[in-house]
Amino acid sequence: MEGHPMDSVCDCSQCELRKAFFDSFSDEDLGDICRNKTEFPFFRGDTIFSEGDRIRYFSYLKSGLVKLFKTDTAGKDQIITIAGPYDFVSLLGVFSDTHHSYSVSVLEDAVLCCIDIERMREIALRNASFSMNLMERMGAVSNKIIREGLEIRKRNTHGKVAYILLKFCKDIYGTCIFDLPVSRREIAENIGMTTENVIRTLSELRKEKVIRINGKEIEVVDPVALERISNYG
Amino acid sequence: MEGHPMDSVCDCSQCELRKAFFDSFSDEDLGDICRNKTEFPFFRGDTIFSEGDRIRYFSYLKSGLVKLFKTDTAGKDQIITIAGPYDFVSLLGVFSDTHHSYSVSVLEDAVLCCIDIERMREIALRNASFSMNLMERMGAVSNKIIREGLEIRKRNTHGKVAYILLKFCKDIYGTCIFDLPVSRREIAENIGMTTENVIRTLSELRKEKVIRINGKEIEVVDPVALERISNYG
DNA sequence: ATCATAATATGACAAATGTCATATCACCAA
DNA sequence: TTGGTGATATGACATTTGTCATATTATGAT
Repeated sequence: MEGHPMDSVCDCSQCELRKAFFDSFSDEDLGDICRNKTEFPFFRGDTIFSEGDRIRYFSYLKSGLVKLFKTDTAGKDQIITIAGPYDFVSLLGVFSDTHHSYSVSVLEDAVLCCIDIERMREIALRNASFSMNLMERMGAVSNKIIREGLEIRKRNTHGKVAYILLKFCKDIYGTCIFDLPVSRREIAENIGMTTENVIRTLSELRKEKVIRINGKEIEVVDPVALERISNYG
Repeated sequence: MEGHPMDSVCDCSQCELRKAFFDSFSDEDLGDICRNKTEFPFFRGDTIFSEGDRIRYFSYLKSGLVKLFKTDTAGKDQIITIAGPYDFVSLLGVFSDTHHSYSVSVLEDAVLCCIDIERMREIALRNASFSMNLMERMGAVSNKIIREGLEIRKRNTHGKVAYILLKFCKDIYGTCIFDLPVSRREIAENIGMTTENVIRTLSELRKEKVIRINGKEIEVVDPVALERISNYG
């Protein structure tokens, strides 16, 4: 963990994520968490933690965009998923594992809310409804990753690229024009194809006038066609 | 749910799975669960539940082998994972979703231990350590599915087939000779390739004397070579 | 500014994979 | 038994995808 605590941290009672995560908290527990949490700002390119690091915090993303990834013995990265606000950075192993099984680094400047893992465990162990709440929320994140993996697995290269472009449009930015937060190589690492074929497929989509490309800027000109390509290759 | 309750059900205090799942139970809760669980026997080919069915039970596999899968609009199946004893059949959505998002059917005769979902929720809501225990156990199953998906995604066809054969060897049967519980088509549905290429790859592995094939029976003659193919294509 | 490095882009080619056709075999139901 | 259906198997071929080479552009460090 490289960041430094922020000077101004939010009052948890106002936290927009409170309802999502901590609705089942008593005022006592909320105060306890609030006094003992730390908000860390991170910047594009920062590593939040690396595969193999000891797990110290339970953490979730308040803002920004990160990638979760694994690095193989040959040094090649494989991106598990790209996560945004409301997503946990701590996945399900957080209470059972002692060390992280994946790395997280920052794609867009981010603020991470971190709670000491032991304190979190204590609270979860005496507040069953919070524990259930947590299980549901973390389950949703895990299920999203599983579903995404299945969607990617069943598509050919065109479908894969279309699928991830639509994810940026619909899930991440909510608009048809956006700056890609990742390189073509990272897209390749995410969907399991080569960098060259990602570039080639993007070029083809451009030639077919489905998208417009200007460096990192992508505009989805024909979302219907892109959906069709995503669904039928 | 098509099965019929079994005549003889195990006394939960003796359940070999008790330690794994219900270690945090008080005797009271254990008795409660024990009286209210139902064990269902299922047979090869049975459907345990289908995508879209209402979730009625929290359930886990005591014995046997099942496949979890989704069916797309064209009627094509995609296998999420093959699960054995100690695996949950209920994945993480079980407490937050109302309907199943995948189907489960039986590959090898199985016994399912089912607990009414509402009763399970009640107990989890008043027993935080059970709730945590459950989160850890379900998290482990989800993580396994995610990991498996990543391993499959990064391999070419030879690597994929080698990977799944090694899964049968090491994880499922613990022996180098086994009867495949699935068809070539189901392998294809699991690892995202065509049936023909699964058959072809198996034939090639046979010609290279890495495996021996006799119908459904597979013998891994050269596990080291198979590992190499799994890791390096 | 300048250099080095990485990212983007494209072509040519090889290799892998999917599609289609066909054949045999196993198995189940009538 | 017979007939039908699905599973396994293989070849031929087309298409897709990966690999390698090369060029240009962007980016960051000094």
